[in-house]
Amino acid sequence: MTEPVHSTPRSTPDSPGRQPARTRRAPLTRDRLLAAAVAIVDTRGLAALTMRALAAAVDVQPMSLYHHVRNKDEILDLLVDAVFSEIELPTDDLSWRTALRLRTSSVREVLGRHRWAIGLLESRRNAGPATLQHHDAMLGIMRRGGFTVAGAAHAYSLLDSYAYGFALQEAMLPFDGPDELSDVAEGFAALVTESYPHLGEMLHEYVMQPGYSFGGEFEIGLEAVLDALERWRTA
Amino acid sequence: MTEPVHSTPRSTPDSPGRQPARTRRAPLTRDRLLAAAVAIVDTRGLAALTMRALAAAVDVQPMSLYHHVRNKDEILDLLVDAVFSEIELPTDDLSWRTALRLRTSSVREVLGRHRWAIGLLESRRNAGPATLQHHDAMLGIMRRGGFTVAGAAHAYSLLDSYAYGFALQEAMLPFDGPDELSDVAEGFAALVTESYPHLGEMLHEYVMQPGYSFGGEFEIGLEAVLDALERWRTA
DNA sequence: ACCTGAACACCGTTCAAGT
DNA sequence: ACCTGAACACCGTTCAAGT
Repeated sequence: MTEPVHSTPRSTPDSPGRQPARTRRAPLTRDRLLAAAVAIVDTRGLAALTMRALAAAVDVQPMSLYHHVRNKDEILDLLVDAVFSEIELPTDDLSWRTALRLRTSSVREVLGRHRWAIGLLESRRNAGPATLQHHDAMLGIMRRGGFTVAGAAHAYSLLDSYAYGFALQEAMLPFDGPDELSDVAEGFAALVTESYPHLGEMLHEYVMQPGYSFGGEFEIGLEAVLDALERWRTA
Repeated sequence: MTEPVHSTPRSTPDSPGRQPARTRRAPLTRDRLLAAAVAIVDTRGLAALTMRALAAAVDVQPMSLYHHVRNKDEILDLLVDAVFSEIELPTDDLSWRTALRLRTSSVREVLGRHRWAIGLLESRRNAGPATLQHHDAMLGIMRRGGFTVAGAAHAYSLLDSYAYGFALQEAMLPFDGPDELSDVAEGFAALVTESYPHLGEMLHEYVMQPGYSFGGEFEIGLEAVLDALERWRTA
């Protein structure tokens, strides 16, 4: 189909000055779509991200979205890539250990900021450019830090297993923050100590002690993992 | 297409007064519901688990399900608890290291057998009895193995982060098994080596070598993690 | 006690059409 | 080139009713 050549003048599509009150919408772009999707999902959760809700957020009819995106799955791919683009990549002047510590903490922080992200990872198989760029930079840090190729593979697998798994465990916690912890724990404690003695011990002697938060475990485990990586370096 | 009006003497179709040929259904139970749900999700994926599909699988109308289960969310909780019940818990006579190695391998194996499970964990906050029992037994193994209470907390957090994170990474792989790997990698290789040199190196010098499989990384990382746990034991 | 039909307020997506 | 309305084939769940 070719564009019909009709005689209406290109200028003044709607007579200027007599525009309707509604300001002319900025044309929809993938970036604006992605930003709106992130906003929805950060504030209202992954379940709230429907094509209809997203369309409303960018002030358009649902079907218009399909002009910028193949389908909903592609939006989810874009979301995951956006998350990877937020992870901070350390500068080259740092030691491998400092660099890996910084970026792994950044992974956890970003996954904490976008709590929907960890649940999305499992179903994504199309790595975006930010994701590939991220992995490449990480491998560079390791290779320069003296890891062999195979060693870097082992190290990266272990380090990311730790980062993702920790984020998953944080998402699984039956409370949202340290403040709610005691409520849950106390309602739990009686039942637990009876049927599950070791869980009860952990609860009373550790978890319910003042100052505890599961988040504190992250750095402890991370240092242990970083120690373990040493074995895969040659230099 | 209409019902065939059969005159076969096989059975009196629906003649009143006589019992219909259809054998009387076993009454629906939670266990039968759960088994049917696992079957659906194992064979057709999490998205195929709808209340309507589940109802059809147990030969009942959708609304009947709500007599045995509060809502779909409760079914998902049951699924996760069923997964935990499949994880093998080692006997008491083993060393802590052997015991933790066995059960962590079992976690990975079970999560591999039910590939939908890792994606479900993130959204579950109601631990079931099998889950609590599992955690209690694990803490018991550690305490008997000489871990302090705080040490057991550190160790369990690290060990499960590793197990879950590894399963998540396996689920994220852009191919389903080692056989498909080369197809993906080859289509990928040209693009990758150009824009992502370290990724390219990893691909050519390690991943695409004969005999590679990502799954092989599991044991390597697991031994490194088990080594790291030593620091939290007193005895 | 257990099961059901009809209905409600949603989904993602196709298709054909409008400018 | 970009947007739209109507429609289709689905969802989970409520309600009132059947045995």
